[in-house]
Amino acid sequence: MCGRFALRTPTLQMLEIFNLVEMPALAPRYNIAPTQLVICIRSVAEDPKSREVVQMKWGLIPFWAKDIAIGNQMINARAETVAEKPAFRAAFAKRRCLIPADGFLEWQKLSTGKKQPWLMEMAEQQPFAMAGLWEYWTPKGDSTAKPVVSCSIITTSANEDMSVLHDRMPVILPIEAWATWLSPTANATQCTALLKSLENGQLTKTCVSTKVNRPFPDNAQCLQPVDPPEPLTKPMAEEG
DNA sequence: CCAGACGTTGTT
DNA sequence: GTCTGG
DNA sequence: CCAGACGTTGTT
DNA sequence: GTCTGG
Repeated sequence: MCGRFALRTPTLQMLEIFNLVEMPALAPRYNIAPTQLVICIRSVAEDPKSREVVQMKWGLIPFWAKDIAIGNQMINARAETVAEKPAFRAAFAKRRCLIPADGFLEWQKLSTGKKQPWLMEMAEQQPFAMAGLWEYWTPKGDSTAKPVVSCSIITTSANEDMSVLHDRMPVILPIEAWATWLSPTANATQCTALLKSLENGQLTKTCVSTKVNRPFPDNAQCLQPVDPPEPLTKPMAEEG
């Protein structure tokens, strides 16, 4: 799954990789947590072939939600059901986005009960694009309020690289898939076909400081490599 | 008809 | 907004 | 995802 | 144990 990630890539490199005209200069992020603002890339409404960067609240608030806090539980959407679930289907049909990252975190449960974070990265810390959805929400009865724009990260079954840590992982879209995913006119079949787990052999795992366990602070020390306190072993299969 | 849910993960 | 359950 | 709170009344 | 907030 994906409940925490990092984006440290400099702005200039982001512009090139994601083919963006402009984006706000952003400080490197080492510890991006749910409910915070995250960077999303979406197609421009008036010109769907071009892309824009928008900051959105992580945790998709369905447009019909009565309470903004519902978004706190919508940080991920399952690829298997995203097209049908009431909370996500409208966004899946029309409001898809890329959520760039250059690392995401998964926690290993130690025999002591403590939680050991591992940082998953691509070769040379290259940034990648997670498949996302976005939505806008306005508190009911308050027409003066600005809509809240929020997003969710789609998950799928874990590949072999990930399976020692979890049975789910974020959908990472290869560059060839970006245009289709962002196209507001792509159909559901095309989009669903893109929601696969990443090919094995691309993700590295680095054991990092437990400083990243707390949603605050957000600094380089959070991702400082450390020696693994216990080896990573595949969890035993459930007994039958 | 109205009321109430609408989600994922992990753990048991 | 839309579906499910009562 | 993890961490931290989890409550009310009355008084300042 | 379970919910809320970041």
